[in-house]
Amino acid sequence: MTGLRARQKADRNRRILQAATILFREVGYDSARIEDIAERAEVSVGTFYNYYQNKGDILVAAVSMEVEEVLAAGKAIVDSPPETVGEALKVLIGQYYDHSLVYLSKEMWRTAMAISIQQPESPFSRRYTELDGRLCDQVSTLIAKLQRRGGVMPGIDTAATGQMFFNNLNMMFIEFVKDEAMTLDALKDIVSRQNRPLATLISSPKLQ
Amino acid sequence: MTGLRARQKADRNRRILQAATILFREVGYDSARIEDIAERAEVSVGTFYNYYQNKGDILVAAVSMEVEEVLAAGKAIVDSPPETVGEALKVLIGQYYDHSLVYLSKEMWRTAMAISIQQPESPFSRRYTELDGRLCDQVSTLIAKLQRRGGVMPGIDTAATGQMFFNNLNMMFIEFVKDEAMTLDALKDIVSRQNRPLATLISSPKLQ
DNA sequence: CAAAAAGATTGAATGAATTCAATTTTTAAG
DNA sequence: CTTAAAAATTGAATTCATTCAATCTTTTTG
Repeated sequence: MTGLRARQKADRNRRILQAATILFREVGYDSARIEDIAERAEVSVGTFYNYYQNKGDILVAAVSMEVEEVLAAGKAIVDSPPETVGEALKVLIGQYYDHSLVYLSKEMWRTAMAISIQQPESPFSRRYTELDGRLCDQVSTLIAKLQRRGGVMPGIDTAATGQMFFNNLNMMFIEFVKDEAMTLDALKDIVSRQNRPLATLISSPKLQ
Repeated sequence: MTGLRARQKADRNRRILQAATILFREVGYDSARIEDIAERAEVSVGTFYNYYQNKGDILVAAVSMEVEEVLAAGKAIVDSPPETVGEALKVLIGQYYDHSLVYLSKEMWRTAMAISIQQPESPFSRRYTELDGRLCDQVSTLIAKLQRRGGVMPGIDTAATGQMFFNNLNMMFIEFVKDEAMTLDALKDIVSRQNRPLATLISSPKLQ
């Protein structure tokens, strides 16, 4: 049975993370103050820094939790993918994109992505980068699985093509969150078109 | 002949931008203070804000100048590209990457890229994003030119494939500047491998 | 040429992230 | 059960980006 201190620590962490996530969503990252987060979590400002390296770190922590959910949802698709490369990518990427704005705003995404680039060594930036890598692996795994099923030509470097698909969808997601006016449907259309040449060319002829 | 005020304005701008660029390179973005930049440029702190929206804006301005040079260098390659897709991409992308660290550190790059994502509406973030678009166009133009010369199969969507190549090289550049240990050669090797499937598949058979 | 208008400069004040020394609380040891 | 050690909390102080009202300089107008 864990001690009192460990239970209190876990509870404070949960309260701080939840208070921050709610406040970031309500008023935006820039307007949310550490003092406000601390007050809502019923801790002192100094305590906040005992749990998170800085303000950006906690945003990236919140976003990382979201990415874990995206990964879980993606795994179900990779386990039972549609037959064709184009359709499989469309479903997986659609799932990634649909899930992204359920709990987080565009502003939260772009700030978290910016912080993970600017402060790559902070604790949750490392976590976020690791999750990004796992998302990338998931796309490569999808292509590899389709290749084993005969949907992708033998000899195709599935890691390389998976990385191409993933880097493109990630780059386009960055463009999406930078542009408040861009819709999810517009994003999906653009990415669908971008993916088509490679998706078509790596597909086995018999399945086209 | 421009007035005294216009000449003074241009001169101050140049001094401020140069002071900032030198200081960012010498001590790093975080350690460089607005007060220090202003002092070196022989202006007041308030004057700094008359020229740049904020601290991040001037870093992105400095980096944008660098991207303009990268574009100019790339144009020469697009005007007279190597014959094969793989070789042409290798030369163009190599030029982009080689040029990037001549005047700017990895820290400057990742901070500028982060700021352009986090504050997409600030003046020089808009400029930077526009230049990014032109770099992307340059890669698509290269593929289109090779297609006209018979090096790329007809019917291939050169805009889509150009965007795929560009988004991948950009995403991998972000990974590169996030990792202080990664070398330029390692980066080029990774990107070369990632590009190979698509580069090979879009190539006309006669030129392989 | 003088006065008014426009543009720009200035640097102290403001605000908020972050730090840190003092204090409190919990856990471990005797 | 008491004391020492370890861990954590606290909130005022510090730091620096940014703002803004006062002032200065240049340009325009009469």
